[in-house]
Amino acid sequence: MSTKRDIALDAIWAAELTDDELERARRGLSERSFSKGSYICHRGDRLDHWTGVTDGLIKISAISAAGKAMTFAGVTDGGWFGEGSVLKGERRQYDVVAIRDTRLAMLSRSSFLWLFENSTGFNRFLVRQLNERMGQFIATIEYDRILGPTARVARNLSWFFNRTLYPRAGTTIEISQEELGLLAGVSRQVVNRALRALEDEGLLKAEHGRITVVDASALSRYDS
DNA sequence: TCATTAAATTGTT
DNA sequence: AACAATTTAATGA
Repeated sequence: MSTKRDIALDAIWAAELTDDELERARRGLSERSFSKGSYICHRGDRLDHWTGVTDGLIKISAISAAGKAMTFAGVTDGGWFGEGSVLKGERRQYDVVAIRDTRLAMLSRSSFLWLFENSTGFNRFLVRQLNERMGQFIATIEYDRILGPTARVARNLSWFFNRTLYPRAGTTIEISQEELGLLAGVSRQVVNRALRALEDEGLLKAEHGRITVVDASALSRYDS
């Protein structure tokens, strides 16, 4: 980095802030890097930062009492998460793990709360984000029951190309078939077959450790 | 830069 | 779940 990049200006919620609000946000921001496989936080941690993915990929997951791993969501470039724990001053309810090398931007709790109290632009962003995620979770519950495994994989993949949630993400995502399986709630074998099927239909290109999406909207509508 | 080796990921049963 | 094949990343000449 030749000139220090302005994390605040890069953040997707910055667009609607006033100069004054932006300056306030800038003071509460810091940056951290995590290597692939490392925990960003554990369930039960009291981590008082609102967190955004500058570059990379993380998953929000938990381990069931039976010891079974479960992934709820992935977050990639430009996505922000953890407002629930920060708002309520609660301990984190899930593990957050870096799926690949990741750089995170972190906004301190006090700055977050200040923006929450004072900035209408910031609140507009929060409502939009919460609404978008809610829609996604509802859709997930719905299609978990009615769609076949290929469609589940397709729709879970399309998450990462949601422009509202991840405006800065590109068309390729670095994720293994195993991780995608955890996310979609299917076995690795099923992911493998699904990816081949989707590739045959020309919706994506599967390489190893990497998937390039050709037609994201078709993936999000996929059913059969 | 190239060859060798280890590790990760994929493909198949 | 286990195994083999393939690709990448790391190492050292």
